Amino acid sequence: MGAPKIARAEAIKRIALVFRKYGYDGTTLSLISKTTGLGRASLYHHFPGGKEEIAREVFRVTGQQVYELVIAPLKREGTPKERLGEWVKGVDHFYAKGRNNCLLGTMVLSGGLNRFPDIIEEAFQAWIEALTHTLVDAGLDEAEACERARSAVARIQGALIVSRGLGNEDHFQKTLKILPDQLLEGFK
Amino acid sequence: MGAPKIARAEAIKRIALVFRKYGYDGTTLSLISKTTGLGRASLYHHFPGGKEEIAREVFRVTGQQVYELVIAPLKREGTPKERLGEWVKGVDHFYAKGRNNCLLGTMVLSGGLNRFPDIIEEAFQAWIEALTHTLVDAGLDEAEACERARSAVARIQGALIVSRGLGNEDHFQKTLKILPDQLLEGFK
DNA sequence: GTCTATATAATGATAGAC
DNA sequence: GTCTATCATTATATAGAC
Repeated sequence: MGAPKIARAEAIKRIALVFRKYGYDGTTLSLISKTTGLGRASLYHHFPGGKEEIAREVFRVTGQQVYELVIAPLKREGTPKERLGEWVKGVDHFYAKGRNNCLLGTMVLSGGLNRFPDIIEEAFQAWIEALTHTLVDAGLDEAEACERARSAVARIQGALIVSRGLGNEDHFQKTLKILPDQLLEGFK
Repeated sequence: MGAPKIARAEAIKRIALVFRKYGYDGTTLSLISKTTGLGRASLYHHFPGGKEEIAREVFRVTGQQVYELVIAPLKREGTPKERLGEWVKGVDHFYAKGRNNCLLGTMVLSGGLNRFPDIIEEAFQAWIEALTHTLVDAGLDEAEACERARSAVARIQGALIVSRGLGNEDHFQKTLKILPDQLLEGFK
């Protein structure tokens, strides 16, 4: 009795999508149970810390996904322009062409910021710093690169919200398309 | 027995700040009760429709505030540059220099989008259209004006999220400062 | 128009059988 | 490792006294 119903990694990936769609407060253990196929009680076997521990695991696994799709392309070989091109592809894929929310943005506005402020701040910083480094390689000075990097991250967050509010992802797509050129403007 | 404890308009304004801080799912009737000083039961006297009716009133009153502070300045007399200057002041005031969240953005990511999709979409559209009109007056063609307007609204949404995630409002302030020139770039 | 008291459902969480 | 059963708490909402 009691064969594993789902691999832990697969469970966390599914749960992550629930958090991104419904926010921290909106993600109930019942929803998590439904998504994973595990009974509410079984969830406490895998995650004794309950909802908070589940959320921390979601941050961890999502952070890995983001690293592979969004951070790593910025640190690979190639010109800054080439690296930003791969970065855009990773961003587009991670957000499913604008249909999926950002875990960070959603957490910020749905009850997660109070509980995980350090995790959220560090995740934003990691993304901004990787972008900044690429822009410095392109010839921008540190301050200007950092400012443009923050702006790019913010524009993606905002584009996701506006696209969601307007009911279509066109604005997200347009924003993503022009971002590399705008980031490198004057330094191409 | 039963003298009014708080004016309806004042109550709704306070409740609006609760929704903007805690999101739709995070705003409980207990929180609303605490903010207004009204018992939970009394809230159903003023708002028989419960939490959903309260949220609709919050949308309505906040929409009025936004109209006065953010939309109206775009429709007043003056050059486009002057109007955008007043617009920035209104935006800065409405978001309390970046310390207060946007009701729309927060609702989108905290459970409100499913319940009030039309209200949210129309509110975004109203803001975008007013900005678009000002940019058309500055000489931009309709399509480019609309695109820049959407981008400006998205950048404000994103700047609020990133500022909140990083724990300070500097990015919001910088974003707001450069927005008018960027909106009019090439048409000053 | 306020309040106390209550109804009902859902929440996060635990105990213990298998 | 899963499940059923249950717990205490909180949620939205209602009834009726004053």
